[in-house]
Order: sequence, then structure tokens, then C-alpha cells
Amino acid sequence: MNEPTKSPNRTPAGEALTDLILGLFRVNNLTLTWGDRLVAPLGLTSARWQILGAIVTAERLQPVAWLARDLGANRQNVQRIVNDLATEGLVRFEPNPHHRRAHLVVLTDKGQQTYDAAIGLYDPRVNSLAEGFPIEDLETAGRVMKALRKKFEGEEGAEEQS
Amino acid sequence: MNEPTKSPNRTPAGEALTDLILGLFRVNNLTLTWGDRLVAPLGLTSARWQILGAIVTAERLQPVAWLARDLGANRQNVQRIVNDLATEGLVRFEPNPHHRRAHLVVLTDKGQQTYDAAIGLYDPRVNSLAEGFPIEDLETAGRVMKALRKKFEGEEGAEEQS
DNA sequence: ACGATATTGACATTATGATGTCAATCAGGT
DNA sequence: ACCTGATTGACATCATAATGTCAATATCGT
Repeated sequence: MNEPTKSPNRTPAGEALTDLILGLFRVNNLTLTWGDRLVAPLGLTSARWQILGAIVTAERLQPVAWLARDLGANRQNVQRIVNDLATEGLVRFEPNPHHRRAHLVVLTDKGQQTYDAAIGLYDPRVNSLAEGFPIEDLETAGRVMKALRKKFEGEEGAEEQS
Repeated sequence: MNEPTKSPNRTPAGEALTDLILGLFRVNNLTLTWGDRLVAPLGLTSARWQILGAIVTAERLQPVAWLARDLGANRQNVQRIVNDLATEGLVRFEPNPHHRRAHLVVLTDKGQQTYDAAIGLYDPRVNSLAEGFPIEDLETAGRVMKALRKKFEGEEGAEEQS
């Protein structure tokens, strides 16, 4: 349809990556609003749902700051959302043996049920969304994301001053 | 490292897409902050840069609302940013032969120079970021994004009431 | 045990994005 | 020419994300 962004001193791979990034921005936004609508009946949002997911998939109980790092999100925003979730009874705090202030975040029964309900809504939708894609393509795209993430996070870590 | 989100009634393709989406969220955020830092010396942000890009790559001059739709962004926010850019002399408005209020957005010389400078900073960085990737993988990932976008936008269009 | 550094939650502020409304304007049909 | 509906920019409001600061606490080295 259109040749979005041409540039003389860009390698073919750089061109392909640029195209990928621009597409990625769009899909990110579309996915978020899609997710928002999907779980809105449960009183969730994409952000809340993501945080619940981080709690569920973590191998051990974690304080808020660790969840934030897992998600690559801001500590303060995660804190705010977790506090909201606690107010609504989806999560609660447990004492942390290793830290007096940094309480551990746990799903309540209601939180677990809500999360399960979200997954229940999500699964059939993502299945149908994935239909028609060669699974290797989805996996390739996933691997590219993981590799890009590593590269970015590597660059960030390399910020040092003499 | 970990098997993020398992679920019994999810197809293998759905599982792969889920993995892709979760990775996509992260890479989106990382890319945006990466871009913000990159063009900050020019007084730009990722968002401003994207809008300048939309103006540049559009085949014809467009009013703000069209740019917003091109970007898949909110009309009002794009309007606000474009107004800011106009205040700073990066873009200006030209009369629209077909509409008295919907002025056309044009890059000023300063705007063009700023955009070129951004590209000048970006190209070498994206080239090195793309190094090590098989170009077919990047292209596959790009195609997946485009296809997903189409699916989402197709779903949205199908919202009708009797 | 002590001191230096890092982490954490609370709080405050700002920046950005999302949503709703309104009047002006335009396009299409009659 | 008129009416209807859609588009557009302006404005207002709210929700969310980002950033900075602080005191409490923990960790590490000595």
C-alpha cells in the first residue's frame, strides 16, 4: 500500500525493523483497548489484568516493587493499582519475613476467581485471533520480541559514568 | 526461563500469540523510552516524532483529524501535539481548499530539519539494533503485526446494533 | 557493631492519554 | 434550496502514566 519510511543510510534489516516497530505501536494500542473491553465486565482493565497475571505467574510471593520490575513498569503506578486492587478485595498483603515494610502481595479468592474469569473470556478470543496464522510465524515473532527486549535491556544496563 | 501463561483451553497457536502479545507490551514500552531519549536533544518525543513522520510520509497534505486516523490515535491528542508543534514553529497550517476550518498541516523548514536530524540519529541505531537478526524473521514479525492489525480493525468495524 | 548504599512504600506533581460535548462546516439526498 | 448526518477543531474533564522526593528499612562491607 505504501512504503512508510525510506531512508538512504538504513540497512535492509534496519528497514525491516523500522517497519516492525511502526506496526508494533499500532498493534500494542489495539490490543490494549481490545483487552480493556474484554475484561471490563469483570471490573478489570488491561493494566490490572496484567498485574494480576504477574502475581499468578510469579513463582513466589513478591512485594510490589518486584512485580513492577517483572512487568517493566513504574514502581509507583503498580503500587497505585495494587492498592486499588486491595481496596476492592482482589489482592491482600501478607507480612514479609524478610522486610518489615515491603509486604507480599497475594491474590484473594475473589482475585483468583476474577483472574480465572478473565482467562475464561480471553482464551477463546485469542484462539480465534490466532487462527489462520502459521504457528511458526507467531513463534518467530515472539522470539524476535524476546531478542529485542534483551537488546534494549542490555543497552540500558550499559549506562555508566566514570 | 519460565512458561508464562498456561491455560488448558488454549490452542497452541493461541499460546504462541499470547506469548507474542506479552513480549510486545514490553518491547513497545522499551522502544518508546528508547526513542524518547534518542530525540530528546532535538526537543522531540516519540509521540511528536511519530506525528512528524505521519506528515512526511503522507502523500498529500492533511488536516489533523486525518493524521490522527493514519496513526490510529485520538484526534484530540494529535490536535494538541500538532498545536504545540505549531507554537514551536515545526509545523504550520495552510488553508484547505475543501474545508474552511480543517486547515492542512505542513512541515516548516525547521520542522523538516528537525525531522531529518531525528532520522539521522535513528538510522545508525536501528541498523545496529537489527544486526544479528535474520531479515526474514524481522519481515515475518512485521507481517504478523500487519495481519493482527487488520484483524483487530476488522473486529472494530463489525460493531453494529439493530 | 557501624556506616555507606540501595530498596521500598508513601506522597506530591507533572505529563500524557482518553472521553465527552459543542458549534462550525461540509457532503449527500431530496 | 433545504434537511440530515458526519466531520472537524476547540474546549473541558477525567484517568492513567511518568517523575521526583522523602523517611523507613534492608543489605553489604569493614
